[in-house]
Amino acid sequence: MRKQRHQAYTCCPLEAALDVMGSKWKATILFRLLDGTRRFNELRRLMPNVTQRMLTLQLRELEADGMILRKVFAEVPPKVEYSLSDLGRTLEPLLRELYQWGQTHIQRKQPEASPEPASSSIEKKILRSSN
Amino acid sequence: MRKQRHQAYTCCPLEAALDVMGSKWKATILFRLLDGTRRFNELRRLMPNVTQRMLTLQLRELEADGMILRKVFAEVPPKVEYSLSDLGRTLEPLLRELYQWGQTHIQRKQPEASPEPASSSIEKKILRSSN
DNA sequence: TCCATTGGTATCAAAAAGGACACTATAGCT
DNA sequence: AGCTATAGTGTCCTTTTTGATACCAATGGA
Repeated sequence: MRKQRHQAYTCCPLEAALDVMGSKWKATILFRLLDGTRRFNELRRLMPNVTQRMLTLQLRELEADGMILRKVFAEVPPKVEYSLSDLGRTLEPLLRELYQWGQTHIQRKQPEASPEPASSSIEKKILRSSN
Repeated sequence: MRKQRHQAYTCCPLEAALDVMGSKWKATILFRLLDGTRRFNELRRLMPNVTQRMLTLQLRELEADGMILRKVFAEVPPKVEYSLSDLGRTLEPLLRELYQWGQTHIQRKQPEASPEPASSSIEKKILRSSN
């Protein structure tokens, strides 16, 4: 997908749309940002399974595609705020429908004694601070 | 995505929905089937860039997820028809919106003398028969 | 002085996805 | 006898994605 896009042209509208928001992380990020501006680590806490690296990468791509805005504050410790761009905002109905569809049509598979994916200690530290 | 699903549970509706239709091939297959039943090689001709193997794999997953129906005719040469299931049909609005969004918001990047991805000779043979 | 915090990078390794290519059976046509 | 068409499968290999882990700077607080 990515590759296609950057390799010069996008043949199909479906592909184009999915390329921009059709992945787990991107859809989730955009969905979270529907509620408003978020800082980097806020997003991280909202998405416990994404690694810092992945989150960064996905945010960069979303920014490059013009879906989100990135505002850096010259402070210490650093502060960076992410928000939807106007273009990103146009995805709102689609994202909500997608969410709705998933909720309606997918029977929640119970974790049935699932062994908890086991995040690293660093991740755990971060997660603690989400109340 | 796939892995997540089959690893037991799906945490998030967005993820669940995307898992089922949020990939290049799956979305395209489903979109094509909106127009009606298609045979295997019809789909292939409609999607010149997918390999036979990929098409098979994606169709199998869609079937396993209950999004499409597969009807085998005991004939020679073989005949297999694919169509949307009732569940798959519920994706229609979503697919059309997705398509619409892509068409509206993504500026078509011109192939600008693109060197034609060069499909194998076998593929070319198949493609010839699409008028 | 040491630790925590923030928003990242860099590097290496593993896993998943995707593509190329060869091969199958059977009937009909030439 | 040889070719075509259909709907695949199997194997191997490459590309892409993802994950784990370590590291960074500067400041404030204990």
